[in-house]
Amino acid sequence: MSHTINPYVSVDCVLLGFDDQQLNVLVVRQCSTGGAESTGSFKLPGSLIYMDESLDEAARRVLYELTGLSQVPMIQFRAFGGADRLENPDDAVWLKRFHNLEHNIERIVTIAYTALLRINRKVKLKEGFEAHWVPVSQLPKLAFDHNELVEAAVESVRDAAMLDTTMLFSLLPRKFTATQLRTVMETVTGVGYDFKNFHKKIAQMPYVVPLDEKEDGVSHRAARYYTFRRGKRK
Amino acid sequence: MSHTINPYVSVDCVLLGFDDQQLNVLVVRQCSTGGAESTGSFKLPGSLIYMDESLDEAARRVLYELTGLSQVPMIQFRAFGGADRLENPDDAVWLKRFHNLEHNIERIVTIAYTALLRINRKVKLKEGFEAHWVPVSQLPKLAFDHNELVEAAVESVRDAAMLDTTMLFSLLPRKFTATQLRTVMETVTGVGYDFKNFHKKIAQMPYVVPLDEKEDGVSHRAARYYTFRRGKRK
DNA sequence: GCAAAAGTGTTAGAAGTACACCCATGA
DNA sequence: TCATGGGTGTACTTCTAACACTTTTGC
Repeated sequence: MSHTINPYVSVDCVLLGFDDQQLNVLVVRQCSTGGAESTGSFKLPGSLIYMDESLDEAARRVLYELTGLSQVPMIQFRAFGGADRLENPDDAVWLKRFHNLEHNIERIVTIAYTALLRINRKVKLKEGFEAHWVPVSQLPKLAFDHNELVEAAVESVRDAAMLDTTMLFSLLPRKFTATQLRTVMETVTGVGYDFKNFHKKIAQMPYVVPLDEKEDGVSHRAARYYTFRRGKRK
Repeated sequence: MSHTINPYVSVDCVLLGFDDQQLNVLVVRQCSTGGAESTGSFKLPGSLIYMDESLDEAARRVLYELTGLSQVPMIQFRAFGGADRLENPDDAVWLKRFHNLEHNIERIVTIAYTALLRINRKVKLKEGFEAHWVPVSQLPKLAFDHNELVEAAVESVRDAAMLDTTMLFSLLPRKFTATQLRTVMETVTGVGYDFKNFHKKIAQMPYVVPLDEKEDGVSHRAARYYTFRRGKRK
């Protein structure tokens, strides 16, 4: 990498997934040089930007380098620029080491992105990194102001989903049941849908198409699978 | 001002107003040193940030220094960080002069804010600046990527207004008629309301209270005035 | 009186809510 | 056959949409 680093601006990614129960965030921790033990606090995946890349490119790079995923739409939702974001000395030290910088960094503005992923997606993690899906309701204290970022990301996704629910399908597997869809919507938007009327709702969504397949191996009536077909008149 | 300037990050403000017909943006142009003639292209009001202020503080500072207004809520809606934002040499030169910098700037990420103002508000403009309200539909080519910022701001306000219309009242005078309110809503959100059903809608908004006052000096039946009372249940 | 915009009431249809019952499956 | 969650139909309520006529005011 011969890119020049911009020591004032970073991007951070709030990667959200859904485990059939609740929203989860992907947090990472750099393994110690030895390789066995991980140290330090968890963080959101992120990076300083290069001088010759756009913010969107930097966000895509972070996602790609960490997970190998490249075609995921990422949404920039807010910039965080408090003058005190590096007040914890550990965080400043980490930044300097991670990017092999010569000078101390006194101030960083970060541009926060979010992306919605299928949690069971096979992701090949960057070497030397420990990554976990953690329920947003049980987040430990993260580095920098990253807890605040997660909170803002969830809120932003919620607002966006109110205007257009179609983005939520990227949280679900390709085949999903009505209940799974309902749970996702309720969890993200916070509004409760009547279980019994939900099928009518689905029937009115041209982009949700019923399959002939059904669940298997459940100890009750098998649920029908649906799938999401984009372009079927939004 | 003994503040140190951060030469990589700026804020820009898309100040929107409504003139009973359409949305307008406040654009500025620095007067030439002589004072009489203005030169160069129009820009959005903005500034590099100081090392010891937050992004929100910088945005408030820009608004205050330009207009003297201080209690206006400003909403950060997007960061713009293309690597080519300074490709026009004039823009780079302007930046350097405006901030009395010694070195050339190669790259700037800007955090864009928007605020909704009453257009007829008395604003005392910063000296040495020429400022105009220009309809968003008739914007000239602005410096940097500022045309893009305006477009994104309008879209962002539109989305926000879909979820919560109360923000739109800051575009209206303290006393307004039903038609004025309807025009604002229709212009910003793009949805058309039936003129005849609109009064029912208003009656259901607890925060819109009818006054006993009416229009004066119009050559048709005088319209009733309403006012906005925040806190009357959302 | 005329033009121009404000204001009001009714009704049909669509969308949303509540609820009671039947169905399929594994244990 | 029982427990568990999936699925459907129907009646009721609430929201939305379409529409025509009367009122006030300046000229």
